[in-house]
Amino acid sequence: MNIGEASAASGLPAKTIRYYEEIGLLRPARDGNGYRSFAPRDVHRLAFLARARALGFSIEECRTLLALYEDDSRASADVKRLAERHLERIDRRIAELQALRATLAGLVAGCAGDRRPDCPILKDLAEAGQDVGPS
Amino acid sequence: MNIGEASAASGLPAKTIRYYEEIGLLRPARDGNGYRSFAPRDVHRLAFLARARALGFSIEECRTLLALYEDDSRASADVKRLAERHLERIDRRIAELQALRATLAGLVAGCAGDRRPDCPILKDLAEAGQDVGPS
DNA sequence: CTTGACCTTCCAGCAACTGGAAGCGGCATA
DNA sequence: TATGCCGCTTCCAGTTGCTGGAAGGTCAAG
Repeated sequence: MNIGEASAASGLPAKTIRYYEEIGLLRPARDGNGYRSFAPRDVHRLAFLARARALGFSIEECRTLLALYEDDSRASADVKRLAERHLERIDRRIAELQALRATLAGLVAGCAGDRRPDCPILKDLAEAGQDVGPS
Repeated sequence: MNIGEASAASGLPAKTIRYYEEIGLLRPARDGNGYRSFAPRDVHRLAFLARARALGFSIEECRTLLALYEDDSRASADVKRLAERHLERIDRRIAELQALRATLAGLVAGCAGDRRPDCPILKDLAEAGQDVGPS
């Protein structure tokens, strides 16, 4: 199975697959012509990575998850801990974005949006003394 | 006013201020010794930028906002349009994160988190056929 | 005169790819 | 056999918005 097929099967762009190899997330064999040759196991790894990335895990977390996945003597507690920390990050990020959203929505609501120059949005940007919370 | 004072006054790291100058967001004068010399107007610009960045506007959007701010004949509609587009981006991002959060929370809840290897989180990563929505 | 806190420039690196150039491999067609 | 085209290869550069660090100049205090 060459990279094009592996790409179609995993949903990852060929460029991304080459990048993942470069950073050591997988090591596909090579054919005589130098083409990468993906075994089912490699494609499975790629699909695993695609899914973990889609859930927002970082590359390094994906590396750890993959190692845990392939370690039959893993403890599910290790996986859970990783996922919980990620969940907390997501929650913090959502809270930050909701705070931004609230501030911004208030400013937008107050802006006439016409041809005159008066604009509470610019006024706020220019004059606000405090920030909108941790970023 | 040198860069250290401008940094303290605006809340932006000196490194960031130098970077903003490099990409043309401001052009502080120079003293005879080569040190940057920040006029009140420059510090004001920096504070404006800090606030706009904290609200999540991109550097290019900040450049536009700054130009609008300093253009007395601006139309508030232009500012509002920019802010509304940003608001939509934030909303999309929040929705994405909430979808992730829901999926991940479900997986975490199902994981025993003990010393045994069985783990629904890894199982999902390995087997899920569909993704979690647009990213 | 030295110390230490500033300041300067420039180069490298972060995350996680993405785009593009230059050049093979392999198959079909003229 | 020549030609075309697609897919594969590597390598380099760029993205966003900084951040760290090296090497060195400046300035006020002791």
